[in-house]
Amino acid sequence: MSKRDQIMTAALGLFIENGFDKTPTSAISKAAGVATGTLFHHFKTKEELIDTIYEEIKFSLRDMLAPALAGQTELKAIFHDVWIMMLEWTLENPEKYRFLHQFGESALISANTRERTQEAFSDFCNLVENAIEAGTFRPLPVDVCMGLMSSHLYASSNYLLEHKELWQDAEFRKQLFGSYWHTLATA
Amino acid sequence: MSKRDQIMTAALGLFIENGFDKTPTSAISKAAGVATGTLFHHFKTKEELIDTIYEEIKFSLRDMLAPALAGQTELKAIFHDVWIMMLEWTLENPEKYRFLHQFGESALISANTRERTQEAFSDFCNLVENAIEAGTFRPLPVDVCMGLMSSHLYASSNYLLEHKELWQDAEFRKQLFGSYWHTLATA
Amino acid sequence: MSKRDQIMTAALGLFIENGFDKTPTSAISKAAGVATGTLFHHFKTKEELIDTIYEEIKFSLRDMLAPALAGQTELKAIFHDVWIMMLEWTLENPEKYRFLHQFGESALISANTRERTQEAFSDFCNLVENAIEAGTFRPLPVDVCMGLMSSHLYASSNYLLEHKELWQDAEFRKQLFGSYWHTLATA
Amino acid sequence: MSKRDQIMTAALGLFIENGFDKTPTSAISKAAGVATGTLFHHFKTKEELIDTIYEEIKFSLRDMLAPALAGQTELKAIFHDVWIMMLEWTLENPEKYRFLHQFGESALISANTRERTQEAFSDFCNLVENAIEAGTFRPLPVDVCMGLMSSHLYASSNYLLEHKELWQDAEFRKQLFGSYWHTLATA
DNA sequence: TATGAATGAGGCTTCATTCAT
DNA sequence: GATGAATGAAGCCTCATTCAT
Repeated sequence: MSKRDQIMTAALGLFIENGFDKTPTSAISKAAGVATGTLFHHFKTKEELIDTIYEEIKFSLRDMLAPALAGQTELKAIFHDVWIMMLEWTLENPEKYRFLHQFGESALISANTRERTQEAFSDFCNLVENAIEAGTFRPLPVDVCMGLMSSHLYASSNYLLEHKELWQDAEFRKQLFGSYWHTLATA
Repeated sequence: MSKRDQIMTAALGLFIENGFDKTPTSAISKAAGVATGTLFHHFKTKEELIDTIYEEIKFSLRDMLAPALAGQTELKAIFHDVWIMMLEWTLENPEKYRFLHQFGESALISANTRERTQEAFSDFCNLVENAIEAGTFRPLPVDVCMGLMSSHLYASSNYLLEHKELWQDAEFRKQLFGSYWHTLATA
Repeated sequence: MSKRDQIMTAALGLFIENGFDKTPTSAISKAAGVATGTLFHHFKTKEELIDTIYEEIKFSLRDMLAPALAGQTELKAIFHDVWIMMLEWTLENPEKYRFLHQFGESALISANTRERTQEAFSDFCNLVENAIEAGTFRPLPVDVCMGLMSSHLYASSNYLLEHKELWQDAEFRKQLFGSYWHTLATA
Repeated sequence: MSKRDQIMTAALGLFIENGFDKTPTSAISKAAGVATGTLFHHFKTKEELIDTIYEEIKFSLRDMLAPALAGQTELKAIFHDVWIMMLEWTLENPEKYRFLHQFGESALISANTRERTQEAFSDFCNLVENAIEAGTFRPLPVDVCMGLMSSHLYASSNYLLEHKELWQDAEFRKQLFGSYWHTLATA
């Protein structure tokens, strides 16, 4: 792993554990096993560091979901697949998930970066738009739907991370997806 | 308004705008129109200040909801009332809402305070528990249900704060409550 | 002496001895016998500190010269008086003199401050202007004359500070003033 | 131009614009179009770099003046020639001139280098010494005379660099040299 | 000779908190 | 209770310099 990656990994862990402002850059370099200056050789500022972490996670998420969005035709099947992938990704990358949860809406991520990464999810957004027009989803603004879906995922993820065994429980999964789907679906 | 209240009001505004760590106590005193030392007469530390603000907001929320929880008998009616009250409170107290949203889950609120304020919502929690047992709500753990409800409210609030006029739209409200209700309801 | 003055005095000494950039603020506070923070309580930045020192010296110089400029009528007498006062001030305030010499033209003094202090010497500038128009001084631009006079004073001061005893030598003083005067005078 | 020369040229420009301490070696390498390490192949330290620049300028000045000092016999003619050469050199090499002005007396130039370059002007110094003994110049210490002459040149140069067109004005030149000459001459 | 990633000491400044008035 | 000057620990970042390639 390159020193740059060591820094990003260490920072990710410390940020979610202590928060951005409570994590000195000195602690990051130390945890990464590099010198103070090295951090600033790779990232101009502490803000650029967190921005870069955010960007990388968002893009890796997008890349993971891409096949599911492209492959299927039946709407509910797509949503089910995406839903599964998201929650499994959370269970496998709890730190990255927590990072998005904690910093995704904070002012620490620059507007610029946020915009650039938002585009990455336009495919999914279009899907929702179509579902609304087709009458499959409730007649609500797309933004509301997107918000409701992601907040549902957040709540589910939070719970699952503390009860990982439940993910093996087929009935639990069925009920949880049912809740997810009926939050928006008309039938 | 007492100096103590001036400080709390100023702090609330600055905290949600800049974040806790990016808000110097000096800025709070200045915005409140008091001297640096005065803040520390009323609150031993900066943490005690944010804790106190949190507590006050939480309790005011509880007091507001109490009559609705006590009065009615029909479940869906209670949930509708509570849902309405919560969103109207958000629209009338956007700063307080944002404060809860930003700091409610952060490590800045002491475990102690969080516990004490949690109890305040045990009535509502019991209601949900009964709904599950009665089969009105999906057979999911109570904690999951509570999480899904509050995250639904968060998403709705966020959207409404940027589109206040929609609250007057009866159809929108109906659809949004429908979404809220069917997130958990079995029918 | 107030802590503020202690800081200014200590800074003056260190700045001329080591230069601005080679003088850590920590060294200033230490020499002044105050805490690090105290320096920044009185001066927002290190630059504001040097600016303030510059301003104070310039204004004290102006105040010292004011009577000489106001009192006399005969031109050469005024110039002689001012010349004497300047050199005696230098001998009595060698640190302040060196400060002006070293930082007067440096980029460390803000344009703003430089302007504000320049006005302080407009009286003397007018005197020179009149002398040129009257034919007492060579027909050169005022700015050139001012520059030549002050550079003459600088050279003289530098030498005198290393040979203080010569100031008591009447013949030396006569010759040096002669040089000063004939740099600009036509006769 | 060799990389070594590129570095020296870039450094000269940046030093006079921003000052020595405000010019990172990284900025120099960048402006010179070379890598960080390259600078330190040619100059052991940043100080050695500025020292070398100083030395080169001083020696080029000496070489330029040498013929004028050697050729003539009449004193005033020599001084006039030297005076002309100095100011024309300034007009043609404003950056080098500013460099000498800014760093010539600063502590950045090592005592060693300063001594070595001083010797270069001993010829001129002797000339002044003779003029004093001959009664052509005022009976002042040689050092004072040297100081007055060079400060006169500084003041003149500073002005000329901002009013280059005046150098074509014969009357202006006559008056300015008159001032220069009568600063020291007895008649 | 040339490169540029890596180093780590050190500088400026911020800020929660104290305390004498 | 109220004030605000004073404190000093700690944070972010800069930068001259080294060294493996």
